Amino acid sequence: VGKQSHSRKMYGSCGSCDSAKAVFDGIRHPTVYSWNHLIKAYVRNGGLHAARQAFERMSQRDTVSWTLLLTSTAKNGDIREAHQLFERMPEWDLVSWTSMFTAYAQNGFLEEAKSMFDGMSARDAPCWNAMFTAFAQNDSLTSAKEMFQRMPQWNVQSWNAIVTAYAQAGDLREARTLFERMPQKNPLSWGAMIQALADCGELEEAKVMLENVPSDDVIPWTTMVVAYAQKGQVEEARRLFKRISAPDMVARTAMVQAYVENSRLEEARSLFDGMPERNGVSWSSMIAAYARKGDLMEAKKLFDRMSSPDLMTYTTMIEAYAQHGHIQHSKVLFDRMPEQDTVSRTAMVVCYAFNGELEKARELFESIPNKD
RNA sequence: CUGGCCGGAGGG
Repeated sequence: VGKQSHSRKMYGSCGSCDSAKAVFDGIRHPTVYSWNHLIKAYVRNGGLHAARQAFERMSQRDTVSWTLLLTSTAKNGDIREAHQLFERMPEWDLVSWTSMFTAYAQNGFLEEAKSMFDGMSARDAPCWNAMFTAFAQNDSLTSAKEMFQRMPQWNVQSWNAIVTAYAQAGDLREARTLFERMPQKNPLSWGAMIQALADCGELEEAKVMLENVPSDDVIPWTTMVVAYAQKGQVEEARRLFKRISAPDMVARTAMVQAYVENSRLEEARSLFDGMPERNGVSWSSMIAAYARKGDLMEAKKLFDRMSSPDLMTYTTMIEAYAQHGHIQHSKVLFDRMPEQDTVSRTAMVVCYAFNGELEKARELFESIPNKD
């Protein structure tokens, strides 16, 4: 058992499910605690399915196990399954309630979220934060502000969240004021403020702050790379990117995008090729880049190299064919998709319509379950 | 730092 505590860090933090599992298998008497670590390792590496299997194999589960699975299921968009997990769990606590109503809010069910929140007998700062952030993200800055003022105690996250809420509503002045008045700051506070400035077009001020932040967090750097790229200032984006000591997948993908948006395909591609890890976002950015240029061959070559393209990458490729009049190819891919969503179906409807196949377009349209 | 709240990249 002493082995466990030595190995504990290994489970999730070294980025590999397999090694986490290897360590795990070496434990003679896994505890709930170590099982939860394993589940978390799977979740972190996108293996929700594996996480679910591990969950089912556990001899006993605690509230943490249930909540962990609930949250990751919800983040994967499966709110029904998340709700079932919530119903099935034997014990509820403040965290599991907060997780559940947050899941509702993030999946567009603000009413349900609010009614759960209202029904709670005890609430802590994260709970209040989750609720007012949900309002802010649904364009109800007023409600968010009221809740922020009403909540009995704040943590750093509360302040970060309210700063972001004001900035997203376009009130940079108030965001700045709140930022200055924050009782404490953490690296995310700076990140949030830099993002706020960038969103409101204050790139120079954002950059000054970036240069003076007491942390070398990659996220604000990525924010600025994106911001400059969007203004067409690729060179500045590239300079900032080069200064990131340990660019992660998101930062690299953002830089690939930056090159793409500014018609520098070769550089995008060579950065892409050198990436140690890629995800659907990286691939689809690169694929879309070739598609836009009209190089469907290269786009498809990349697409075929993916082990299991996600929804969005499929849709990107379908769109690519459609825009060049190859509806048949679009259709083949569409039918081959493991699952379709409203966006992909709508894209296909548009394909048919543009191709003059109005009956097919209509038929598909009628079959879409949730038209938004 | 075993689970919930805050800042960064892709599709109609």
